[in-house]
Amino acid sequence: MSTRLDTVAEIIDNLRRVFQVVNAQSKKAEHETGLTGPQLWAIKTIAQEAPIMVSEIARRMYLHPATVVGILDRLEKQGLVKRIRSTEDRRVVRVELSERGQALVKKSPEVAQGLLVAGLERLSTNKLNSIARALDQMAEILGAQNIPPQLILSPEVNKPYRTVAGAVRAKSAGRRRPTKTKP
Amino acid sequence: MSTRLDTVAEIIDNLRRVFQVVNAQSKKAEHETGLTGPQLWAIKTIAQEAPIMVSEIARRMYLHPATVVGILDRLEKQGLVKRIRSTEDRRVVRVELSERGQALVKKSPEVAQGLLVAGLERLSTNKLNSIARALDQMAEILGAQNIPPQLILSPEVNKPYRTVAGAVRAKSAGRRRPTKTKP
DNA sequence: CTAAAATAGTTTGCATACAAACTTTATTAG
DNA sequence: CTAATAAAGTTTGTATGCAAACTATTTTAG
Repeated sequence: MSTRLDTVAEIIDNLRRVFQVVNAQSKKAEHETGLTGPQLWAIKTIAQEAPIMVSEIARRMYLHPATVVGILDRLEKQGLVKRIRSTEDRRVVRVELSERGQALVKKSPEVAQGLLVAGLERLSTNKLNSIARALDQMAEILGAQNIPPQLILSPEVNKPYRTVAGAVRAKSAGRRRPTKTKP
Repeated sequence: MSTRLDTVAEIIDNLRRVFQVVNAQSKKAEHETGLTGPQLWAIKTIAQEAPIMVSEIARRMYLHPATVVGILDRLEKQGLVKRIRSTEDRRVVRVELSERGQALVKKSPEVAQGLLVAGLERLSTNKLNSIARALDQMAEILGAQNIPPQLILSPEVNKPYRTVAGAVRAKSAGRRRPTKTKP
């Protein structure tokens, strides 16, 4: 029948492979710096925008705030970041790097994408562009279909703790995780 | 400097977005069937090849055996799969679906990729092909550089518990996880 | 044939990741 | 101004995911 379907399957397959490898590579490579991929990514995000709100970190990393809290806990325990409760709006917590954190961010390699980045940089401009266009398109597909584009790209997100996926939900309206123990 | 670097950054960025969305979508969509993405994927893998060894499931899902054990534990607790210790080679465990599992697999939707697949199928053949080529290339970059291609594509994998990432290691030779606190 | 090595699966410990519920603080409605 | 909402962050519970260590079984080497 349709080679088109096969092509789609191939794309999904390769996407999975890329997922796996980047993931594993990230896990490994960053472990060598003493930090995990997400931790390093968080550190870099903070370095760029400090002092930065927790929710802003979550937004920039496309993560749930609860996840960011965990990552910050561990970074703080290692003395790499500081949390500062805002006096203006006491709900807000501003995060910044400690000196150790700053030092670390300076000497931390480009990690995470390492392999892929290096490989991509080796390609011809033409191939590079076509890959960029392809991924653009995939992002667009995922963003334009069921998901409000802002959910991924723009600042006014993360309001109801619904995450990117929350939007996809909509049609399901099913109760999730009915609470194990106590009220 | 080079717009090339920007292009690479854009690719990485979009890749992350795709990761996130597919991940989230998978998490949600499959939750609607009562099972998580990995669980559903495992069930389908088992359905295709039952009775199947645990290590074979791991290989097909590109996961670590330990991860598969966890998934199987939960599926078994729900009465969807059965584990049968082989009498020939008593190290081996063969996994198959229970009747409930088989029933479930029949009515479970094509899940997991849903959104992306649907979006891709809507594209012109040309665009589809160029996306396929792009991902091919990325997979190749990741596979051809530091990783033996078989590690991802061929059957004779997963022998030493090295996983996809293990191969990347090789050149690093560093101790991993030296038990918590370190210099 | 027995000691050593290899395999299959599991267990343990930790780091993500998210949803739901909760706390504290600010905003808004009436 | 007070009651109701909303917002920011956190806590709790569960599910992935991996590495290292471990158990039980084969295989292999000497």
